[in-house]
Amino acid sequence: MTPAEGAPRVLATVGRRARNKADKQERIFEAASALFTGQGYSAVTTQMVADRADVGTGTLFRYASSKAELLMMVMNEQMRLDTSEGIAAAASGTSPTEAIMALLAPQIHLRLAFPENTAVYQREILFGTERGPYRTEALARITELEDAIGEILTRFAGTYRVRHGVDVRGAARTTFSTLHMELIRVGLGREDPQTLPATLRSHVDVLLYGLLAPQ
Amino acid sequence: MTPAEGAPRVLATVGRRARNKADKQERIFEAASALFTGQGYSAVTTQMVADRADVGTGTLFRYASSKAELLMMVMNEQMRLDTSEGIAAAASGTSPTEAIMALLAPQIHLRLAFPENTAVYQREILFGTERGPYRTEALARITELEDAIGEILTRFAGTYRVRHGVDVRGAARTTFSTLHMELIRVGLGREDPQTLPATLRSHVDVLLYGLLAPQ
DNA sequence: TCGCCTTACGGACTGCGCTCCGTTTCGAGT
DNA sequence: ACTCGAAACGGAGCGCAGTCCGTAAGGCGA
Repeated sequence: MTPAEGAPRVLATVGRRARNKADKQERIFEAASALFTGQGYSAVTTQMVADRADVGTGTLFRYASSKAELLMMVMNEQMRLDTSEGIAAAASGTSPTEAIMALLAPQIHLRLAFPENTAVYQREILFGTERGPYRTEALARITELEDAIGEILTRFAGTYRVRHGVDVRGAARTTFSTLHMELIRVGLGREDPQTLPATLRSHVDVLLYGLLAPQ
Repeated sequence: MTPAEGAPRVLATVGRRARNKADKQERIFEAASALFTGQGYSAVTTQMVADRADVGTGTLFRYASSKAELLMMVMNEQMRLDTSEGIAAAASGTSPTEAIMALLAPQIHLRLAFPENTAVYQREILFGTERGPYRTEALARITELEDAIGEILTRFAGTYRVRHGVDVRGAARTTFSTLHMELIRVGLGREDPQTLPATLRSHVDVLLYGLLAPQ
């Protein structure tokens, strides 16, 4: 086939191979997304994903190195949205507690809709050992959130004066750990989702009081 | 065999069946303990445990409903010791921070010796779904520790006055969540074990300051 | 246009946790 | 001592995640 026959040059420069890969990547994402959200992580087998994406199992594991990575691929998409939304909302918070709650609120909402998948997501973030790209991205998102908490604390440091000898970065981690643990508790039915925002707020409140002595 | 032949009556009243069960139980415990501590959770297969305990795999799963339960069976033993040791030590703490550190210190030491097993233990405590007896016991130990933290806080409430509107039970949970997360970080090599006690102490310090305003 | 080399593919296969069910062992009642 | 029902046993077998390797397809130089 020559260029004169009207093949779009833009696509042609990419090459058939790359397009095939992108196609498969997209099919796999769609399949994993639909199945996980429709039936939940444990009810989905990698075979089902491969079949729906119309690829072999060998191929599937070339695009995601494990079933957990497959889930992360899907969840990261939402996490990305939630994170940027939260960071934007936090900018207009008028107190440290409000700002941090605004930051974390988006993380809560949609997570409660898919408790099982969220639990697995958290579990893999905490305990996963593989170095796949999707887990790496998830960890990056979390660091991003911790940094955002750190910035909020710094922003209010003038008004509230950070206590002497307190490590801001460590405090940010503690704050986030608390969200983690609370989400886990909810995800496993050990706590009522209704009370989660209030609980979290009170935890954040205590933490911040210990960190930023009000003038 | 008649009683006149000298069969110990005490054992005889138990019955062969019960004795066989107790024997197997002990063999399985020994096998699991030796293999897990010797090679680490992931390198051990249930088949290996069954072989070493000289029972069939079917039998093995009648004594522990999953591989994870098998690990918990072993780890609970140590957890039991650590917990009671910590509670005893906490009684003589002279400040809330000291008392809580004394309470949690035993949890740290031996855990660091077996990072992989500890990580799995924590993972199962947080995310396990089964209702087996060993997981139940692990959860009970944790509740025990949280309660102990709550008691420490209450004990010092007179000296330090608990801030108005603060939930002591919730604060105890936050404290413990922090230990959890720090142990996880260490277990996965994300934090230097050397710094763990100091890090934990500073976290506890911030938390307590937010909770107990000094007079 | 042809041939070669690299990269991608996919399904048979493996290893593992766990279950199912036919067999064995125990003990109570006679 | 014998019988019969119940409880414990154990290994063949299953489902699933993940791998291996022979096959197919795409790019590229001539």
